[in-house]
Amino acid sequence: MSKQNKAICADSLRNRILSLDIEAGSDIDEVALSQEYGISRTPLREILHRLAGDGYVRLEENRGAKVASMDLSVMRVFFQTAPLVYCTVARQAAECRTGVQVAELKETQRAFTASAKAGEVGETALLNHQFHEQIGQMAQNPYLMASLKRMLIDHTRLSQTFFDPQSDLDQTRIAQAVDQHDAMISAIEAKQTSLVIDLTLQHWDLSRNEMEKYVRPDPLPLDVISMKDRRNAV
Amino acid sequence: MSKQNKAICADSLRNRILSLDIEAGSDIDEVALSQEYGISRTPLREILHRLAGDGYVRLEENRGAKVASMDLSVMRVFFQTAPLVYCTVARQAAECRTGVQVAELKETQRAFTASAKAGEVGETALLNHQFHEQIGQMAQNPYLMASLKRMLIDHTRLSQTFFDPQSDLDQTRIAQAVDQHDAMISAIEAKQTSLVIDLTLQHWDLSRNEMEKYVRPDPLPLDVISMKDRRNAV
DNA sequence: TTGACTAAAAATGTATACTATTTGTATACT
DNA sequence: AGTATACAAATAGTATACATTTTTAGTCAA
Repeated sequence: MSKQNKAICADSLRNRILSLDIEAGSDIDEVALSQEYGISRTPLREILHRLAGDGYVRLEENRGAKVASMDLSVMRVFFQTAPLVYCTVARQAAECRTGVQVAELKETQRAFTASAKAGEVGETALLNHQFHEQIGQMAQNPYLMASLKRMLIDHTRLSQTFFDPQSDLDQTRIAQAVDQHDAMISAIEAKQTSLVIDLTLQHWDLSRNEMEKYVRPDPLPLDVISMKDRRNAV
Repeated sequence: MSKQNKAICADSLRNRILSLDIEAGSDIDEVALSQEYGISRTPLREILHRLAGDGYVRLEENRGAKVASMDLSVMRVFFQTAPLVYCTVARQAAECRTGVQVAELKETQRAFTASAKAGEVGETALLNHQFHEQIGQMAQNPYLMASLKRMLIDHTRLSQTFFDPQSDLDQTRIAQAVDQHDAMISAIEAKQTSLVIDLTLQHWDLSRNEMEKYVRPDPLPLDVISMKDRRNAV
C-alpha cells in the first residue's frame, strides 16, 4: 500500500517543484508531507535525498531540504548552456531513436497538444517537460541526460507563464510551439539530424524570448494615470 | 559521533566505487556496510539514495542498490561525449575561475604529482578525479557539472590502470599527464581559453588511448612459447 | 536428474520511538 | 530599550523493531 504511496509522493514532489506549486527556495516540511502522502518520515527522507542528487532540492545539515533556488547568477549560465545541450541531445536522438520511442513521443505530443488547447497551464508545462525528456532518452546518452534533466528543471519552472494564454499573441505563440514539436518529431523519425538541430534552435528561441520576459518583465508604466486621478484624494 | 560517520561513509563509498574497490555492477550489502561504518541502516540508505541520484549506484525495487555498471554500449557514448563536455567546461573554467580556486587547484596538483611519483595507484586516480572536478567547479555551471561528474565516475574507474607504472613507457605517460595538468593550470590562471581547450584535448587523447587499451587490451599471443615447452608434460 | 512446490532465511522497506540540534520565546539584567 | 541568557517547542537525524519481499535450501514427484 504505502509502497505505491512512496512512488506517488516522489512523482508528485517532482511535479509540484516543476510547476512552482512548491516555490523555489522554500523549505520542505517533512512531517507535513509525510502525513499528506500517507508515508512515514523514513521513506520521505529517502525520496528527498534522491531528489537532492537529481538537483530538485538542496539538503542542509540539520536544517532539512530546500527546493533548489533559481538565482539570477545561475540564470545567466542557463541561457548560455541550453542551446548546446539541447542541440547535441536532439542530434543524437535523431541518430539513435527507436520506432517505439517515436511512437511514445507522438503520444506525449497528442496529450501536450490537447492540454495546450484546453488552456491547462500547469499540465501543459509538465507535458512539455516530458516531451523534451523523452527526446533525451532517445539520445541514449546518460552523461548528457544528466545535464538535460537539470536544465529542464529550471526550464519548466521558468516557462510556467509560457503556456498561460492571456492574449491572442500568446495563443499564436503556443500554437507555434505545438507546430515545432510536430516538426521535430518528423525530423527525428526521418533521422534528419541537421534539420532537428535547426528546429531545436528555433524552438529554443521561441522559449527563450518568453522566459527572458519572465525574468525581466516590462517595467511598470512611469506615467500612472490612476495617480493623477487620485491627486485630489491625497 | 555517528553524524560524522555518515559523511565519512558517503565519501568512502564514492571513493571505493571510483577505485573499483567495490566493482561495477556488484550489489551492496546494507547490513554489512552499516556495521562497517558504525551507522544504522537508515542513514546508510539515505546515502545510497543520494548516490543513486548522482549516478554512482542504481536502486532496484525490493532488491537494493547495485553499483552503476559500465557496459560496452555506454562506453561508446562515453568516448563520443567526453571531448565536448571536458572542453566546454575547461573553457568556462578559464573564463570564470577565481584566484582562490586556482590556488586550490595547484594544491591538488601538488598532491597529485607527489602521489603519482610515489606510485600510489588508487590515490593518484582519486586525486586526478578531484583535479578535474575542481576545474568543473571553476566553470560555475551546475548544468554541465552534472554531466562532468557522471563522466568522471566512469573515467576514473576506466583509468584505474592508467596510474600503475609497470614499464618505462608508463612512467613517461604519467609524467606527461602531470605536465599537462601544470600547463592547464597556467592557461586557466591566464584565462587563455583557446589554449585551455587545446590542452584539454591533448590530455583527453592521452587518457583515451590508455582507456581504449583497457577496454580492448592486446590479444593474447597466438604462438605461445610456454605451450611448446610444456608439450612433453601433457 | 529435473522440475515444481514449500518452508526457512536473508535482505529490503517502513513505522515508530528516541536523541540531538536548531529555533523561538520569555525572563532577567545592563 | 536593548541585549543576554535560559528554557521550551519544533525540527532534523538516528536506531531499532517490525512487515514485506526475495532468495535459498530442501523435499517430493515425474
